[in-house]
Amino acid sequence: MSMPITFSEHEFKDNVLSTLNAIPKGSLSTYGAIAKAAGYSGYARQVGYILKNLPEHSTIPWHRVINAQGRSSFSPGSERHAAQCARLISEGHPETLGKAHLTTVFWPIFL
DNA sequence: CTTATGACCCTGA
DNA sequence: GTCAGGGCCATAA
Repeated sequence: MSMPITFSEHEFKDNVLSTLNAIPKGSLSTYGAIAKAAGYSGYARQVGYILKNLPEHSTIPWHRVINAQGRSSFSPGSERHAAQCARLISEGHPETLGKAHLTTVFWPIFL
């Protein structure tokens, strides 16, 4: 039921960013889920590409996006990894996330 | 055109 | 639970 998606770079970026902005505080999502919710199933890597290139003063809640394994995609010990963990903790998440926790605060909702 | 790279994901061992 | 392999797809060189 799936076929190659045709879209403009601008449109893709717009939809992904608005989807990211919709993640409620206290919730978490994954790269693949964001891509799918924005209408681009299978484009997890491109969501990562967009997040990587966010402007310095962006208001996008990038820290609420983790990988499907329930962990930060940054290298443990790196500065960005620490920053993301700190933000998540300040929003009420446990230090050790993991898949189990992810399913309880996941966005969008499972069906 | 071909290769390499990456804030990914799924499956199986 | 962890780890490797293959699949994935846009960008950069």
